[in-house]
Amino acid sequence: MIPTLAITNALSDRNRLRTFMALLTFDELCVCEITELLKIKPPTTSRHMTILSAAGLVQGRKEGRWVYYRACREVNQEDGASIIAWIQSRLATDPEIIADKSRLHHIIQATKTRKTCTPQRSAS
Amino acid sequence: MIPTLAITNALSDRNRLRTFMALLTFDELCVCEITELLKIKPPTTSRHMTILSAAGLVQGRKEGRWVYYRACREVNQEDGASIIAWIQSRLATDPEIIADKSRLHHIIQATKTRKTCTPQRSAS
DNA sequence: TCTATATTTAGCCAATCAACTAACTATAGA
DNA sequence: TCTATAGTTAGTTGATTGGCTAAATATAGA
Repeated sequence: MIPTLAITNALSDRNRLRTFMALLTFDELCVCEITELLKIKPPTTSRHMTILSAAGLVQGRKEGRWVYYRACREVNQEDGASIIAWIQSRLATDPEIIADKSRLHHIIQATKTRKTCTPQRSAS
Repeated sequence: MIPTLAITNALSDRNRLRTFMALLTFDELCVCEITELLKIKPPTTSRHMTILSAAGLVQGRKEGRWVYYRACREVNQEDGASIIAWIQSRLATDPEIIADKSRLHHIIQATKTRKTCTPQRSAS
């Protein structure tokens, strides 16, 4: 039961839900991009990612000074039932999520221009 | 986004998750039965049910002094994706949920014997 | 080696929350 | 009408949590 609670808990905060949705849309995001998206301070972002990671919802990798996170798409699928499918079906058309997606395009462009934290990336 | 957060929030408490699972198994339960299952005081049960109800996960009906709750099975289904299916696929075999189910059979029998809060009821 | 930068860890704070008790409201029965 | 019972509301308490700042750690570059 604890693992299920860890997931529901992780997804019961507005910023963490926005982060997870962003990661379902974009292949991979850097902590600094998530920080800029959410408009919070880096330590807070770090803490949120720790919670999502501990719940098995995301996975991070370090590259130099930068840490990039991806959504884990398989582990949350049980017998065809998926919390990801449920979340996306509910939030894909949410105004705030759509705005986030738009802003992230610009954030990503900006990081490319500055030539910082520029891993291979793609968006669906 | 608020309605989704209301659901994830509602399901991020252990006792509320147990309650929801119990209601997915048994057609309808009385507040006093849920209270006995969770081994908490009635005011706490009342508050939990208010949260689940506000999230649209359960629905209550009053009959005399007694309040009975049912799980809402349709409203949480979006384009075939269902949080109910996800929850059940993860928790159907959880030891604590199984123990709850067993205890509830006895609790229901006991309420029948005492001839209190005895609505029509069935279990899957 | 020193400086700059990104992220994490530690600690603090205000807000929130699950538990409780006490009181209240609603209902049933004598 | 009074008493008993079930559930809700109000208030309190200790624990938890999301935000922050400061400090620590890791990495890159000069």
